[in-house]
Amino acid sequence: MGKCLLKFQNLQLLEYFAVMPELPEVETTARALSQPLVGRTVTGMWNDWPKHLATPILPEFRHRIVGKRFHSVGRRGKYLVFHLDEPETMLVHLKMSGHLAVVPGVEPASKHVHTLFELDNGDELRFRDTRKFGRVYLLQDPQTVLGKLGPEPLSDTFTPDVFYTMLRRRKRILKPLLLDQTFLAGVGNIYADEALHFAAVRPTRISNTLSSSESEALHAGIQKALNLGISREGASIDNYRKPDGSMGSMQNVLVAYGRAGEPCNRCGGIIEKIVLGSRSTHFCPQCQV
DNA sequence: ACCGGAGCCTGTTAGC
DNA sequence: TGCTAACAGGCTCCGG
Repeated sequence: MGKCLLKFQNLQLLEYFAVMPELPEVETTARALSQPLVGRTVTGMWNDWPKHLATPILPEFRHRIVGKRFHSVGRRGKYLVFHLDEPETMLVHLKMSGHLAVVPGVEPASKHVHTLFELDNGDELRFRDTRKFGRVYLLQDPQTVLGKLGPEPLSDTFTPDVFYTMLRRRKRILKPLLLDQTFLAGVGNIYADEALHFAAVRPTRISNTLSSSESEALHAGIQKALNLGISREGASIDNYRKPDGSMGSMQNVLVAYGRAGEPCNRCGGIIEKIVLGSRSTHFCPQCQV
């Protein structure tokens, strides 16, 4: 306990954060950034890791974004979507370890902050990214990136019927298919395992072999897992934190992910961990059929 | 159409 | 105790 606390305080101090952001974590980030960002104007930009900038490169990025005002902060799949003054839209993908926060410019920055935007009130939007997988885009037509994504799993148009049709059109192993962002946007490794467990469907099943009732159960499971994740403000596994540094609580109610060897909360079977599509996959071999 | 593997990264942890 | 190697994982690219 003491060690745990010390470790946590250390993390807070050093701003050492890794993240596994999926839809709920990105949604939590978007909601937290909206208030401090909307209405602010960018006055400067700094970057020390060129690969962070997917497009364009720094001089042009800075030239186009300075003077632009934030109109809204949203999300599409796992992308954060910042609508700026016409015609610019900025996208940020946090990938594995990205973290965004708006903080007073006088606060010391972590060494893992590699991209930073100065705002007209003295605050800064800081992109901290330990593993440097994250990417930032400044686009006039965000559809060039977002257009490749599959449907939003929480939208009104993503109905059980639509999902059943999507599954029948493919012949792929379920788990990797759910992680395919062109198939469905926003589901990652944690929530895929949770959704499949809720639905009592085995992750190794082939997509076009699901019955309509199994498909319906999986549709419900996906929405249940994601909504739970949003209401609990994300899963703070490893070092994920909300923009203000506090923890989400989804990790406390996981039923499959990270529970290998522990009893299934539905049937008492032992949760198994396998590798599927080179991703760790957790499921109950007893009740997920 | 689908699958598997490499590569991008670095902090953490398992193993010797 | 101290070192190294494996691991984590979203996504893209490549070859089969």
